[in-house]
Amino acid sequence: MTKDEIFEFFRRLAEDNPAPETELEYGNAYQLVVAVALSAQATDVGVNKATRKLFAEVETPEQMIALGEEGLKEHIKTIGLFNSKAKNVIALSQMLIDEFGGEVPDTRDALVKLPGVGRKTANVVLNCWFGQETFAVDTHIFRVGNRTGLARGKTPEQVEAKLEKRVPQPFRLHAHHWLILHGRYICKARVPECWRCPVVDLCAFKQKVLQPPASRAKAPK
DNA sequence: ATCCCGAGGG
DNA sequence: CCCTCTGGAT
Repeated sequence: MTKDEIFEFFRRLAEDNPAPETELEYGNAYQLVVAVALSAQATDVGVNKATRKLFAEVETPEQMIALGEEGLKEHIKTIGLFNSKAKNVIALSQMLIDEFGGEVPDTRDALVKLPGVGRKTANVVLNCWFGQETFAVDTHIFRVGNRTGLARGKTPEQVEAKLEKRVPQPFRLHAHHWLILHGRYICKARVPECWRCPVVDLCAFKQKVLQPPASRAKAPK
């Protein structure tokens, strides 16, 4: 995509959704870190279902430690990878207490030291809570970047580096959300809904799906 | 059978 | 680089 096409790409996504937000539910920075750490290989809907009850009881790292690893597992059993996530969230909470005064740090270097927090999760926290112009490349953004030609790369880090270079102002702060929501609801993994895509004419994808698949609804016998 | 706002370990 | 962790939705 050319510079002008990239600008137009985001202009249209912004027009459809002027103030995009995370669909993860949280009440403070700590809960955001936990929610994002829980979201690996899980849907936001599934994570919210579990955290709704969890976050009513747990608002601080101290309260999470009090709940304990087994108690936490009961809350997140319906989410994938719950054993390792429970262990990480407890360890992460303890580290916040011991090394960060119970507060969520505002730098990527510090965030990545937390167990269960990698570059992607750190970028989400920096963007959503601290308002930094980071580009957290998750499965959706990786797919959308590569498909459209906006930002291609073999690894999420490569895609992130290209977004960092190419996404212009005034779109940098919300680019992360526009791309993720676009990937979740239109540029889907299995069948991208190109027939209703607002940027289809700017997209380089060779296998565009320009018509809705025929309905699978069975005809009455 | 495939995918979901990945990270850690080998 | 690869593998493993994992339930729920489609």
